[in-house]
Amino acid sequence: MAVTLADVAAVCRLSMSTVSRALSHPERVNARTRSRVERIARELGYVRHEVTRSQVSRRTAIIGLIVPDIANPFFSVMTKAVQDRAWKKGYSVMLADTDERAADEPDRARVLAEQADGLILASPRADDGRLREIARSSPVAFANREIARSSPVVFANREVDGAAGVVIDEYAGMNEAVQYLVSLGHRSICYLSGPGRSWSDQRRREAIGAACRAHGAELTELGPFEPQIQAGMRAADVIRFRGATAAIAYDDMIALGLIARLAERRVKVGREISVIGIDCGPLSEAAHPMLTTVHLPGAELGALAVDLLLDRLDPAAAGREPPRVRLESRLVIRGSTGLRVP
Amino acid sequence: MAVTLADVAAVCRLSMSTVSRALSHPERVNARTRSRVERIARELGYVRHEVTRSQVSRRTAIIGLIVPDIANPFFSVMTKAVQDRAWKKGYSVMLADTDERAADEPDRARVLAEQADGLILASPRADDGRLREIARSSPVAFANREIARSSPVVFANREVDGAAGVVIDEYAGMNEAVQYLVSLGHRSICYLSGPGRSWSDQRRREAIGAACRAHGAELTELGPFEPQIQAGMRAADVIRFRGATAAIAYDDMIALGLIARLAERRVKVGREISVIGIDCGPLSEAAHPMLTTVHLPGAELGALAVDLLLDRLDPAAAGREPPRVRLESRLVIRGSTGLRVP
DNA sequence: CACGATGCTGCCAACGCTTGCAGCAATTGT
DNA sequence: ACAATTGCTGCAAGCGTTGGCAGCATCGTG
Repeated sequence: MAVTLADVAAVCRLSMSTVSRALSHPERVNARTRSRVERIARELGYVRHEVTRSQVSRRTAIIGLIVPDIANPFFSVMTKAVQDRAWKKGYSVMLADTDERAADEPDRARVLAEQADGLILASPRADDGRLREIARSSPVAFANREIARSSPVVFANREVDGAAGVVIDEYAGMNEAVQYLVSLGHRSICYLSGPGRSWSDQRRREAIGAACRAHGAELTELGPFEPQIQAGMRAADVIRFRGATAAIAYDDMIALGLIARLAERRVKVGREISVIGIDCGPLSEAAHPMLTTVHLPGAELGALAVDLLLDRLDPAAAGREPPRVRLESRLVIRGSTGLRVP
Repeated sequence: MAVTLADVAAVCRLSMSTVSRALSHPERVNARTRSRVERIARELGYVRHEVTRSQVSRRTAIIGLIVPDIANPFFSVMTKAVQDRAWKKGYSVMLADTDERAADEPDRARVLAEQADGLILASPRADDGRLREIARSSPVAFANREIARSSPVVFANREVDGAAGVVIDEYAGMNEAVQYLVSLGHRSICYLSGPGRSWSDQRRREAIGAACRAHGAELTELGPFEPQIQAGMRAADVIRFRGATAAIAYDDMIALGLIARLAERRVKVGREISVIGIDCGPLSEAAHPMLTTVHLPGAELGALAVDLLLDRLDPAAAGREPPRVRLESRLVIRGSTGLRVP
């Protein structure tokens, strides 16, 4: 057995209450008592049993984060930011990776919710109905009492009716990208789409479609592709028969695979064909030529999701409207795009 | 307030013990009772309060994972494996990212240990002394009782005396790499070293040194470099004045930055200079030419660390010697290496 | 028919800490 | 000098589950 509060109290010849207060609300006990308690606690090697504390106080200081694939740089960058912000605010992060299986999300959410004070769902793949269910988890009534044990949920990179969330507005970035391509002379653009279950893919597709119509470019679509380098390579083999002179990929992974394979085929990226990716962290610089990309503020997304969640955790937030925040994206021009050669 | 066991018991007209057993040890109650309890619990929307359960049972079913940088693909791949294995065994993962700050490791370990049943420290940067301290956390004695509240620790990618761990034996892989370069005619090899605090860097350096002596190649060292693409780019500017015809980088990030910058400088990688990386996940294929790399089984490392940890969690493991496991590395030959041109 | 075995269920203490309330002394104001 | 206030500490009731022990039918066996 470990040293408990009772042990410390016994040695101090004080009641447990006082010891507990000395350790948790130092301002509520005499300064001398406090330092004596602190010293003895230290000498005995007392460490508070956090689990018990959580049980009594109804909070674990844990936030749960669910991502589709932590190995995807976009999510690992975001996770890093979540973790960092949470740590600074005194919270720990429990991580769940669904490996892109939408069906697992409710399960994972349920399990995390049992121990976390709140949940962040990043780019969830499940449908709106299921997500809404997760968001207001089991509001059953019983014996005239409201049922509470529901963890607040914040969605990142996904809009769900009536739920709190942070999203990245990709519209502007995509529009910039298309406009830039058109200004370079490209008239036929190919979108390499991401997994159908991705809400972002829908948005990107819409945004590109609208931009192409606005700027008078023709749009073709290829896909869906998994957000992985291998998939991008496969895309390279298909794209050349489409007559497009420029491609926008669902994400940098696909774009990277694409230009690697094109380079292998001796196609000069940035000259014979222009490629634009969509940001997943610092990877866009790994290629040669370096990837022109629509930068997504993944780190800010994560940090903000934490802020929103902690805000909701405050009981004062109970009544308030779930907050929605929108971040901006922007085009970063590098070497993988260039003037259309006739 | 939420529905508690007591509520369910009241509706069932049974004692809490019976309800508890019906839900947790179904075989210990009458089949009819059990299904009645299950039905009513479901109807009332009862969900067991895991925190209380943990408090009583002394286990949280959480394992803590500490990594230096989750945005580094090596760790995100490993984390994914840890998470996956843990989930399959009924555990959740709490993640801490120290952002390469060795000094933070003890703090993070302490906090995680308060809520986790055990800890995995991946490539910790702190020194052996501190790590040993973490591993046997505070064995103070008091009033004739042993102090237990110490979470078992497993180290991944680091050997610590007397502690359990999984490491990757990079010796063979590095030797293969050097041997291969020599067989291609290279006699002067440059090692781009990683951060000095990295234990792996020491091992890799030693391994390469030994291999160079064994195969009669001359070794120069450049560095230290942070494991990031940017750092690799900087390396490119330095390496060309060193007369080496081949380089081995501390990791793929550095290698990727290196060859991207070299390509920019119109140096033909794989012909004028050969580059070998050390695996961080699937990135080695992102470059053109694709990176020859020493493959490190990061996913296996993670899964195995979980297995070891869960093993140690079994009280039967109390006496046993802390297990040590060693995984193999191997060279994967791709396009970034080639015959030396005179 | 009696007796032990067996199968279920209930009682109750325990887990370690927090916190509202009350008690008590010292301090302050009048 | 007395009441009111202030500052500190102790008491005890929880928090929601679990599990050892005991009680009580029911069953099978000699």
